[in-house]
Amino acid sequence: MTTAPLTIIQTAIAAEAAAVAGVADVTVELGPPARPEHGDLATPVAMTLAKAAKRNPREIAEALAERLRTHPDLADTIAEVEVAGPGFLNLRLAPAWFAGVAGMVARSGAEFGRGGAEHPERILLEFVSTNPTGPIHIGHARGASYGDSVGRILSFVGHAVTREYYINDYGRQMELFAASVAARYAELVGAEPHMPEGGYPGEYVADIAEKLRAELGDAYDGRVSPPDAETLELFARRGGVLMLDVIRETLGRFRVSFDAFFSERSMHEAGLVTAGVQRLRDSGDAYESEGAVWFRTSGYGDEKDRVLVRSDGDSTYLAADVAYHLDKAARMGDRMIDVLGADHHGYIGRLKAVLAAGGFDPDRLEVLIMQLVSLTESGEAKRMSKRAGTIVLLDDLIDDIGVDAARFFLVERSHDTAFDLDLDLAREQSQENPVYYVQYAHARCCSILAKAEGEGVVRDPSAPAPADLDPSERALALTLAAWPRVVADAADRRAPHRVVAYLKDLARDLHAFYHRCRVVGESPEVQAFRMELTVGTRDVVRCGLDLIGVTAPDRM
RNA sequence: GCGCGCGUAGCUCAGUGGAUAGAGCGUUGGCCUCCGGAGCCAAAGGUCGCAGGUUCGAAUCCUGCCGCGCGUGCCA
Repeated sequence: MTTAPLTIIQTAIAAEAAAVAGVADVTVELGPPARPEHGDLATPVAMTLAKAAKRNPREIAEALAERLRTHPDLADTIAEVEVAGPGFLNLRLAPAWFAGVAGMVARSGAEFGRGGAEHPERILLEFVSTNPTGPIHIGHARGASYGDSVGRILSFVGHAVTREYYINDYGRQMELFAASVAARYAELVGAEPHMPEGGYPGEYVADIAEKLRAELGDAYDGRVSPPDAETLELFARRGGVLMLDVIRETLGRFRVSFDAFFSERSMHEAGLVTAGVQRLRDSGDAYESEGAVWFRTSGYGDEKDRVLVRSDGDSTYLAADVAYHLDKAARMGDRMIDVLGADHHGYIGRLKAVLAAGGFDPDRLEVLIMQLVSLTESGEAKRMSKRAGTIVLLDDLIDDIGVDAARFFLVERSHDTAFDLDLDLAREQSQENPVYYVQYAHARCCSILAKAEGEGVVRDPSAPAPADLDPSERALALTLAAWPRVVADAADRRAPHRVVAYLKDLARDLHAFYHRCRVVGESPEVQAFRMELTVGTRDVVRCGLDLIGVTAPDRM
């Protein structure tokens, strides 16, 4: 990995602060101050240490400032140190530092910030996991873009991530789906359709029926009105596969990828669900009562016990989740993450109970709950109902606003907050979408560099730093320098929206820089410095956009 | 009722102990002889739901209350 330019300063301050205050392990908060006249960087470390050192914060700050001014390793880095307010330390950095950052970022390119995880882990990441009874809709799309982005970010900072899709291809909903397909099949062959109560009304069901008919020939024409058990079984199995193909196609279009698909049905057929329940019974974590088998989740902090096998002998979805999570736990590496919808948050306790009962540390399961996305259109909440068929499909959203805008919007907000996506805004004002703002910064860099190439400008990363820097150059370089920390933080917090926020900041700095500073045609060292700044910005924007699955066009 | 999440600018939302709380959209006013105006600069707009507490310092942590969402099935 590349050493973050800020880390060097941070480490030096930490060492000096420890010496001044006589405290062992000092953590130093170091970041841009609220106001530009307070310099390039600021830290409240002296105030933090005041209590432990039992000294006046300003006194600590003064002593620390003096040591930093005379620090042999920081001579080319820190130009000025001042103590301000109740004990803030404000730093003004030297031109050489800015030149160093620009050169380093430009050299590292898309590798800048990679591998910054402090403790790399093997992580099993499960997301989307919708049952194959219908196409992906807007509700799934948030989890898809979020999970995929988290996966990309975790990998980027150095974790070994396996992405898995749990196919809920078994149970009541699949039976309903199979019966719905059979009804459409019947229509297709001119027989009386038997649409079940609560069946799936969507047109896509007819598409599946058509594909099935093409596969099966006329062998089942007489067996769908009403369908017999064997037909339903086949339709559930094959129909599920065909439906999953459709889902995978949409996900591919949405630039979401998986390493593995894990079928619930295959688990049932291999006897793993029964075995999982038995394992819990053997360990005393499950018991029989009122004709049903119960999982003693209350022993692990859940509010009540849950049924695994109903009194009619059918196993519940929880039984499958037990088997699946025991399977996952055995191969998870260091950690597993489940990305689930808001309506599943009641499961957290149950899933952790599964791990605990299986002898695993429940803290190694992290459940991330996606809050709802609602759509507004014409200033009103768009009512979506599965039954009424008014669900907005991901494919339709992509056709409407494009993959880039859809992915950008869906991860722009924190996953744990419900938000409104205004369709009119996304549609009519797509020209002023924040995604274009960021992409334009990339295109603008490319444009500058194309101009430079046309003028025969040769890059010179080792050119001396310009003596005077424009405020916009300082701001841009400081933002670039912060990237490794931002992306590592986004990974730790599973927070792709922090990458988005960063990209908007970086784009703003680039646009401001563009308007104040020409690159091509300036004096040699100014031109050389700004060339590196431009190259670095282009690469970091492209890298950041890629982490959320958004393209970075050279021209727009 | 209980559990979890959320109340921050007109709207959508950042900000998980630091200085005078930010961005986008919307509103108002400026800026194209230029490496692309999909841009820039400026202005207006706030009891950070309410009330206490913790401390040098609270939008942030704790307690209570109010409001919204979700959950609380031998449904998936």
